[in-house]
Amino acid sequence: MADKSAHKAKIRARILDEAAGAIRVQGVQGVSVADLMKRAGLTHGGFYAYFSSRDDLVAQAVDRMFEDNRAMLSRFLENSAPDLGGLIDYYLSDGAYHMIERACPIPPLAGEVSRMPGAVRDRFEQGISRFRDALAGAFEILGYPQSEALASSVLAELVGSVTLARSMAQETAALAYLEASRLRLKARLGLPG
Amino acid sequence: MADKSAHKAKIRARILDEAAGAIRVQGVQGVSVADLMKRAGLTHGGFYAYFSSRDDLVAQAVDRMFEDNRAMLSRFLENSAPDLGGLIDYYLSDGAYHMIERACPIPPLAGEVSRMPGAVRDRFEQGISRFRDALAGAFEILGYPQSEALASSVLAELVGSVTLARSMAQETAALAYLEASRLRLKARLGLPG
DNA sequence: TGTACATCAGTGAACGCGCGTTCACTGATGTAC
DNA sequence: TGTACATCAGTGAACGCGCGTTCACTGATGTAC
Repeated sequence: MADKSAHKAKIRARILDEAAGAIRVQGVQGVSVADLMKRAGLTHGGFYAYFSSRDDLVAQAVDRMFEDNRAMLSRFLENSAPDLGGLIDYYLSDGAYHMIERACPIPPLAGEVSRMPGAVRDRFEQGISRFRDALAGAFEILGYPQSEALASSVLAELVGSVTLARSMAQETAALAYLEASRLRLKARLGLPG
Repeated sequence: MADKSAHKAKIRARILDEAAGAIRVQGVQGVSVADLMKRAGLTHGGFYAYFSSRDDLVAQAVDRMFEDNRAMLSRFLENSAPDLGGLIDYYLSDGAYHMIERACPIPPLAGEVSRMPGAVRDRFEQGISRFRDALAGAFEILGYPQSEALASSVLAELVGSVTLARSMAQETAALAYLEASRLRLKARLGLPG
């Protein structure tokens, strides 16, 4: 009995994991229930033993993605000497550009989420707020003035750069864009290149 | 005869116009051929007398959207005294936030375009490049150093701010975000509030 | 230990629906005489 | 001017397909005696 419910929780986590990755890469509309279950090694009919609907899955997958983000943020910011330069280097790196399925969900999904109602949108806004608050806290600790407005501005530039780079057809142009943004942003904040 | 082809060109322009508006609001995947033809006052079957496929329409609609952008840019930048402050005020205004169907196509569509192949992606990249070049030209005229890198940075912040604001559930929070970005960006460029 | 039964995770066929696309057709308009 | 015909923009039924969702069923596992 306990075995069974532990097993079920494990499978459920695997489905959510796959969804969180696949949705970042292919978009909310680009992932079908059947595709997803296949990725998790199951057939599509079993899906409804785990989630009440596709929308339910999407909402929970968004939460899952922002948990990854929270972990990323605390890796760089959550101590008395926040590493803003490290965060910027990582967020705008070639690695993050390529590894969409584990990178920040905001650039690939914000446009689509704008068109979605209710639950998903609320969760997305929460994720954005947490990101901004984490940045603002770091700016505060480091003594930057107007830490909140600065956090909004920096978040916008991070998200905008990755969004633009990923929409470009030429990868070399995209990577050059990211690199230019990375240097500019660090210069603006007085951080070493 | 001449009447007929003029008529056809007019209808075709109307379909493209409707598509350029509807796709910005509902996304590429959110607009069906039948919806679109209904908006243009026609039935769906007639569509293929104007476009060879839905993909063909989408590619041309993207061009159409960036023509609107070009007009917007030349309104603010295309003379010997570029009005950068005016452009920023407009791009981050409540009006542009609400009037998605006539505003810049980059925030609502960049994410989706990242997942599309070929023709659409190339056209999108061209549109982005023109935007960045227009900004860089203005910075050059106004004597800012590193005008190209600065243009990339400012474009990213503009696009990022609108993208983030539109994905928020609360309109008041969204408008506050835009206003904060607007002020920050102008301060950063040394422009009057 | 061995047998009979209950549970339930997972299967896969089937549904109703909306989509992009095709195509035979209609009916208004312009041309020929 | 009036009649017969050709053209062609636009119609709407039909197609094949993939989707989200439902559901009767299977078969492995755990429990009862």
